[in-house]
Amino acid sequence: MRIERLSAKAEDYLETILRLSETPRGARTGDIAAALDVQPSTVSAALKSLKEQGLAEYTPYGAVGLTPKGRQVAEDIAGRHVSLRRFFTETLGLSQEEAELAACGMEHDATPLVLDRMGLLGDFLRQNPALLGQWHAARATAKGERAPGVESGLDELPPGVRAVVVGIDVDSGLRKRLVEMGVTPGVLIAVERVAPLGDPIAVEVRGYRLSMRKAEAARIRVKWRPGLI
Amino acid sequence: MRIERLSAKAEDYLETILRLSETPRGARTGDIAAALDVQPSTVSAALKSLKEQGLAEYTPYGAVGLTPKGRQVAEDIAGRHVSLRRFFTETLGLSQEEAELAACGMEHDATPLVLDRMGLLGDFLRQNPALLGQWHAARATAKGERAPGVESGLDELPPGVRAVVVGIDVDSGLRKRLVEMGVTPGVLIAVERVAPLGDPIAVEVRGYRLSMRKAEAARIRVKWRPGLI
DNA sequence: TCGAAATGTTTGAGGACCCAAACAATAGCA
DNA sequence: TGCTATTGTTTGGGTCCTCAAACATTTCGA
Repeated sequence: MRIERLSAKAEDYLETILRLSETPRGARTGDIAAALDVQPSTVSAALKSLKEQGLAEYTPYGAVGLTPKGRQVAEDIAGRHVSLRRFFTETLGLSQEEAELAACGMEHDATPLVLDRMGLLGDFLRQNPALLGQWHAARATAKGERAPGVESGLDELPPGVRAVVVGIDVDSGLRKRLVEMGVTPGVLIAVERVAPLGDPIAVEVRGYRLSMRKAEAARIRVKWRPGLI
Repeated sequence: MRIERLSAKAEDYLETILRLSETPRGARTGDIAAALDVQPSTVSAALKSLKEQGLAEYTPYGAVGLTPKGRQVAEDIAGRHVSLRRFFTETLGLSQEEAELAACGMEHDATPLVLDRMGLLGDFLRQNPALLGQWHAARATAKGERAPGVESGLDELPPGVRAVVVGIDVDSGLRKRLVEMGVTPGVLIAVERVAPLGDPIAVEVRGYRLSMRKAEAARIRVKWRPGLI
């Protein structure tokens, strides 16, 4: 529907405004500037321009918001962003930071068809846990970074891959809770989902679903190899 | 090694110069302009700037070339471009046009790690033909575009996927050659590789490897379903 | 309530692109 | 060897994005 494509910068502003306007603080000039790593004066100019294009609502010194049209564009971009990041982390097994970095730039040019197929490929792999494990094992061994069979923290485990708990380095509190949930050496555990910012992490163990911080997950030592189901 | 990242535009100019300088005509201002869809005057300015940055060799009205530094950048970008396009066509099963469109924009922001993992994932799938067939079947049925079991031209078959020849609509010439090669209804056939521009297509049948034009491949009607090995 | 302090805007200026039109050089033909 | 057609460059102007510095407003503590 959008005849004239917006510039990547304009898309960045809209996406940032959308994200910030969901916080209690709202979208403020200074926060937008900090998020995009530009000066506040640049944001003022950008807001004026977005307003003229009918994309943002804005009164000087006042609140910044999006028009329905602006919100539509912003949600589209934000959607591409999460699709890419999800593919990079969950399917390609990259770190949150690396995924964020690449997604940030590629979101402006990824076509709907590309995003769609990436999603389908991820679903295809996840739908078969043994296959997913094989793939992650293959890519991990390819670069010799963290070969399967080697111990790591639960936080480093790709989502959907099952691993065996080998130990827990937690002093107290969490340890007790985990033991009550049945997280003891020998049981199978999997990361279900990692929040967009890498924290918290949704974990599945013995049919329980629990949520924990990344730092806590790092204390749970696991070992995995392909074919673990 | 490159401290200051070049702009996407500068990268586009370098990539185009590299590509054109491999043709007998060489890289000429007008051709660069046509390739990038800008006016020749814009190219003149760009060349002057690239020269100042030590990336291009250029004398007014003379030949355009790349310095070692410029060539290095251009080859890097060209490499990202083909990596992405290959992933989009061979792994995601997109058309050459769609892949080209997306690769063109995304090449500037795809990180080495992302490209590397995409390549590994493609290799992982291709290494098991049955798995590759399952994936392509899954994605084709997901959108109901070309469900497995349905007849199509050999040109539409994703590389690596085996299919059964059901017929050949060729008048003469090629038909005879194909029959001699053993391409008759009932035999298994696969596309091995598609050239970057979609033509020609390398085909594998009964251990033979043959090359044909896309238009010719379209005349070979095939039917495929997951699990065909 | 009445100033700082924090925050936001304007202004002026520059870089990176782009174009159209005027101008210059080259190539190829007579 | 000229002369024209093609090709390439310069010039002048515009947009978008950016900044620093000067200015305005709002917020908040005393």
